[in-house]
Amino acid sequence: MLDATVHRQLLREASLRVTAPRLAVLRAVDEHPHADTATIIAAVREQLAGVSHQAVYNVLAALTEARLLRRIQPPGSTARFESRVGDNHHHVVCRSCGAIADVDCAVGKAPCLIASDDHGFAVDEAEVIYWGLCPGCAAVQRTP
Amino acid sequence: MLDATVHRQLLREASLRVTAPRLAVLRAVDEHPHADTATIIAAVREQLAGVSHQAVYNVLAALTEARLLRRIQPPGSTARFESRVGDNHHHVVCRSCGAIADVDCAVGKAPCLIASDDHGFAVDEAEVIYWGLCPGCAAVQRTP
DNA sequence: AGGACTTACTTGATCCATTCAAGAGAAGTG
DNA sequence: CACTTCTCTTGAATGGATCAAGTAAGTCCT
Repeated sequence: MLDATVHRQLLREASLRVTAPRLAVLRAVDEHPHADTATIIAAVREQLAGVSHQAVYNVLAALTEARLLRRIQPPGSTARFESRVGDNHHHVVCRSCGAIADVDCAVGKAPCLIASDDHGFAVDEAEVIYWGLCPGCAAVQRTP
Repeated sequence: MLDATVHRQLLREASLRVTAPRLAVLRAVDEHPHADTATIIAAVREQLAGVSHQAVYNVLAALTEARLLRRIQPPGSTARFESRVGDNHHHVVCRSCGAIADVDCAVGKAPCLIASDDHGFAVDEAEVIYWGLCPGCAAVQRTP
């Protein structure tokens, strides 16, 4: 609610029409960082019943294209989205339950790492995924 | 062919039965680094016609579990596999055509990076994906 | 405000990588 | 060589994501 005007402004600045589904998606992703598509659809429908899943997919694609959202997809998981963009931060992912947390990038702007040999590729970003166990899953493994 | 005895030995050491489909998959992945599942299935069938796709999926899962193969899955792509394991190297991926190349890790053993704040996660690996354009796609973009 | 134009959403079907399930077949063991 | 267990084949099902066509809504301009 508080951010609705901010969200409108973000959409305008990206030359995107302001629609109820888009505002609902922006709010849902704000409130559920790193959520998968199914979770986002459910959260959107709590605000706005009857939104089609196709609309949510369209909106997520459009907002990702416009760099208002960032799409992350750890191997073995479905697509997830976050609204924190522009600071080139990274993620730590739990191998057991799939939980995701943000990790600040020490450099802050991409690419934060330089490849030892880039094979002639024009590299513009270095994405880092830290793999491990979240505190909860680590505790379960120690005392099974 | 040359490596068949090596492959047999690798399977034995992993307590896996030596079967024709498994040898064919190991060879196919050796010869097609970073190939997706469809490519691997085709390559396997060139050596051994009539292998079911299910068998290839089973073998890939078993060999990945046994750490004889490594599964990589850049967002937006289907699963890919490589036989280079154990040296914690990274990858550079072309945003345009999906081409993948290896990038040696300066450290060599995981985790090669330390998170600024790991949120209590027990991190055992830092996976790095360098994003950019391969030489071919970069050339096309400059002269469209 | 109202109309025209453009973009977005709904509905319903479809795709395709991957997985599930059950029975036939082959690898390893003594 | 026969037994046990794991692996492969066959065929179907799952589910995230996408495609297509028609309707609805946002934006611009007068």
